[in-house]
Amino acid sequence: MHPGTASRALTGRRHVDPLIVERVKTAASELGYRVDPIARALRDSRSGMIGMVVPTLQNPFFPLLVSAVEESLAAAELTLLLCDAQDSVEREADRLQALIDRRVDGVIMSPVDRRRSLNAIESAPAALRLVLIDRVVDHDGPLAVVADQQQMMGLVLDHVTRRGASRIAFVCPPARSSVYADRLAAFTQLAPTGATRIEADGEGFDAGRASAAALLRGESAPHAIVCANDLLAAGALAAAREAGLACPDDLLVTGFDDTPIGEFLTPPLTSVAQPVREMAASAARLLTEEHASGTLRLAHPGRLIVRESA
Amino acid sequence: MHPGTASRALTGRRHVDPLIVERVKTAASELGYRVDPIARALRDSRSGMIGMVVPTLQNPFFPLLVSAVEESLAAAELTLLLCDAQDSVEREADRLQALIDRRVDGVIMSPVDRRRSLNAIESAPAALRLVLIDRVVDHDGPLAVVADQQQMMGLVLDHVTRRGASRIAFVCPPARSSVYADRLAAFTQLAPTGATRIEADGEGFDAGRASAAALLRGESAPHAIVCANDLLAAGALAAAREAGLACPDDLLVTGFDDTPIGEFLTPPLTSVAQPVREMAASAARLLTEEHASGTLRLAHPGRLIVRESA
DNA sequence: ATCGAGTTGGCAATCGATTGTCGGCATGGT
DNA sequence: ACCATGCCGACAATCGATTGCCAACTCGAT
Repeated sequence: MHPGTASRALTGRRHVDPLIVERVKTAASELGYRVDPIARALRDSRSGMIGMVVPTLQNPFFPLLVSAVEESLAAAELTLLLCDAQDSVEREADRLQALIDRRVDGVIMSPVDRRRSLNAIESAPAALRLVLIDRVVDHDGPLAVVADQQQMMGLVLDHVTRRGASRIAFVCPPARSSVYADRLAAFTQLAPTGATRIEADGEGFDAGRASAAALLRGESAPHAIVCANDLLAAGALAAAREAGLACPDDLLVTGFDDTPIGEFLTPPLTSVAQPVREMAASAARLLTEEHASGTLRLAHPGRLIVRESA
Repeated sequence: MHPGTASRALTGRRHVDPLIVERVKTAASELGYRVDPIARALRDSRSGMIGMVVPTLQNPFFPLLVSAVEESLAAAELTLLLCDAQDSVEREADRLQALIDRRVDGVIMSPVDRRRSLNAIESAPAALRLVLIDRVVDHDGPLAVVADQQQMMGLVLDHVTRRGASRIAFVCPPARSSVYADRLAAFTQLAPTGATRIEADGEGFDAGRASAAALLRGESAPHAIVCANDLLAAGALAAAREAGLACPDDLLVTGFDDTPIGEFLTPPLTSVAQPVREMAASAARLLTEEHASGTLRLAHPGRLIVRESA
């Protein structure tokens, strides 16, 4: 039996005698034959795998996003190959290159830094199907699927304003990543006069606590503290408690991303859920289908999840 | 220039005229040549990649473990290929097979279910280098690197006993995964008489809250609630608060795994840190070095992280 | 009966890196 | 001057799946 014939029998890309097809299929399943994806990848320069690079899995938002992406890709029979950049642009570049070398059919990436991640992206071959997700770079080249930060910030500000807050503060990490830059811009544009902004020294719990403590120490303490992510908000809640303030009675606190930790906090955190399923579905579609233009930025709206903290 | 000669010049596995070596290296870097890992994998049946399958990234313990593993592997110039089984044995089997097909040089896996994950593992080729990490299956075949659950439970019980708790309760999910089975066995063996155990209906926040609420409703409420993971403990803290009990004054609560959420809780959670770095290092070593026996189970000790909840 | 059209099996090349083996050339010794 | 040794470039095969092309075969029609 010639391998070429067997291949045709299995793939059915050309007509083969039904008897032979039957024999080949039987033999294949008896011998436990599986096509070798490596050999196929070598020949066809395609692997059936999509690579994904996330800034860090320590931020509980990204596991959420990864799950959604995995689900969307499974529908297209694509396997996800996940890499964690551990918040380092060097590691990010390294991982991206490793994925390209492995002949992934496309890459979904959430860049660590809106500027310093640009290098890695631009040194990728032009033919690479690359979709940025959630976070983007300061450049219009690559396809991108993001959340509508402006709309999401609007939801938060509407909510806290309706709850009577007039002095509103925004705690935001240094805007190295595009989501923080966009949230800051949205806040600046949408917040009422008298709103304050403070740059946190990091994007974690401790940074949130320190920033909120500083805000609450001032003479005209805010009525509401809007935090650029849930970890910062967790810190803000801790700072409020330490300052003897009760949420939501004395102070409103909100987060961003609606990660699972929001539920565990005291009080449970009001947050804006990012449209992870929609973003994941769009990203998968952009990778799968032909897309007309090389440049495109899709923005999906988020949803406000109201819990007790605001 | 013959490709064979170029290959020898670059790898240096046989003597080549230094002049030619120089020319080849110059040309290679000018053209941006990179060896094709696919072609190499096809020929050598090795890929320089290690696969990892985790039960779920939604449990914040696993991102912790993944980071540690990635770090250990980087030292051996191995790339990590991560898969999330999303708590399903079917998906787990599927991912494991995909990794094997991709010619990974080894697999590090934390099985979803101590019994039902056995199939997938046994249907892997005998030649596959496979190391179980943290969780294991009910079978002595594969190499495994785990935490010493007995020792860790000892740390917790010592601590709460010393803090004056005599009625101790243990909240544990159904023992489908080996860590929970081991923790339950350790508790049963080490806890003082009069200790109670309650099987939670799941392994998350809600299950912990419901179980703790049930315990606190009883007439002889426990002085300490030991939870089999941090999410359950988060639920227990919520239940205590709802019952009007203050931790640690009225009730001690402890968790397991020392995940980042412990810090955010009110009060911050006392937990047992798993030896993730040690486990990751051992797993990498077992994959890299020749190991004498095919059967081996390494257990590393954990550390108690005392915060305010106990 | 013969020719043409259409079907189908098989051959060989391809994707790249690697390596056993061969042959050619040079050098040194007798 | 001739032979032996050794150094090194080049050839070809290999890993598997796939596919363009050729050849052989069948069947129908004239």
